[in-house]
Amino acid sequence: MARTIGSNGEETAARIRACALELIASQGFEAMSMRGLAAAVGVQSAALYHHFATKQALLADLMMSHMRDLLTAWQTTCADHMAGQTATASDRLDAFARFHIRYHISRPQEVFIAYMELRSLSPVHYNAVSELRRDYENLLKAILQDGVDDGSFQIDDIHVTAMAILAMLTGITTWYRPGGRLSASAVEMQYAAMVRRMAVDDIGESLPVQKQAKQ
Amino acid sequence: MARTIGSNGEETAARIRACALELIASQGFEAMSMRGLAAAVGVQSAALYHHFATKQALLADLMMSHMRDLLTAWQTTCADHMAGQTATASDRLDAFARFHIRYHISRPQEVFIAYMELRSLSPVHYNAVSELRRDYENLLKAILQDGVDDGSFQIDDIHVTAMAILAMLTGITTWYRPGGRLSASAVEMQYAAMVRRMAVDDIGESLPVQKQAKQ
DNA sequence: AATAATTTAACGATCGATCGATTAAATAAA
DNA sequence: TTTATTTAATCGATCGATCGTTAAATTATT
Repeated sequence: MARTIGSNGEETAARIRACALELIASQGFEAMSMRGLAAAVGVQSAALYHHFATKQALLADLMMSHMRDLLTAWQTTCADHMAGQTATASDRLDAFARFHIRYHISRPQEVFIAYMELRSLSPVHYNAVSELRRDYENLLKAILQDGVDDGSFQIDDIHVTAMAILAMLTGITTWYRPGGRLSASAVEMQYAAMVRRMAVDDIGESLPVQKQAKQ
Repeated sequence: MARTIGSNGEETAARIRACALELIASQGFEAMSMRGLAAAVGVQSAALYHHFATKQALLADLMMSHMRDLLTAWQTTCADHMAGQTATASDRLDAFARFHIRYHISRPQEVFIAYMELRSLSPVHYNAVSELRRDYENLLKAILQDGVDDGSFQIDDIHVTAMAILAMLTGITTWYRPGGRLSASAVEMQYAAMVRRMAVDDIGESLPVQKQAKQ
């Protein structure tokens, strides 16, 4: 047998990607063998090389796709939520946090791999992925900077705060499981509130009168 | 040659641990070969098996040691800082955050491995490490709970907040490098401040007079 | 007939682990 | 003080298994 009825190249490639996501997320990239992947897909290991040149190319494809999808999804969210109007820094931070949480919760495997398997990438692929990652981090930093500039955020260091927020939010994937004690929307709400607390000092924000009266 | 002059078993085992930490942290456990480790140590690969039964046992040893050291270090810090006296929840949270940051910054490799290679552990070792990790998490949860009970903390969910704090703090190791733009103490200060913000709502804490006057 | 997709079979390399031999140091016996 | 014995540690060599990858043959689709 060579070509199974009702299957084509794109479909097989998609199945390879899906199975690779599952295996890499659970075992790690190095621990996943091409034979094991082929078995999960339901083909011989040699067939994998018709769709991906090397194991490394497969990982790079998965990670680059994820980063591009992430950036595209944020652009789409931006276009949808605040078409035309210019939102406040606080609203944009809230939107970013909620987007990040939702995206991470809905695609735990891709996210997990993107953060765990950076070291398994060759230098060339590592740089390519890092660039997209930096683009994403800069989206958050720009929001934080705007909030600092207009006085709505009280932040010591933009970079530190951005790293802290991203680590906090991305860490959700290490414990959150669908069907658990907390719903996804409940998690989203709580984390979004914590992110807001990290950027906004409520003294100057919600009690401006009392603060002025104090002086 | 059998036993090199001036060396003994414990010293070699310590060198194996040190080199393994370095290699696993940079390449990952699966990517590290026993031959590569032996070459780094300066012995033959067979010699490794005199000190550690299997590659898996070596990883388990490193991770269990790290978790035990972490718990011991916190106990020591507690005993030193607040001997006899009962500190407030806010002070204890601050102490915990600063301790966690300092410990993570000073031992980046151990920490990185402890959080990244959990999936490389066999079920038995995984459960053992997870238990110690849960003990550590519970230390933070107890502090948060105390703060909630006495009204000094405004927290929605203890578990969520604890996970968020730990992910945020542990994430420091992904970007902090000694000799960089920020000193370790500067990082410690900023993160400690963010942790405080996550637990304490400054409205009710620092402006009690104004709050009462408002009603 | 041409092309795309997959198979079978196998390559060289490397993996974790083990074997028996060898040697240094510690201990006991003479 | 010398000799014999034991224990700990390391070595060189190698085991069978598995790794990523490839070549050539085969089958299905267009």
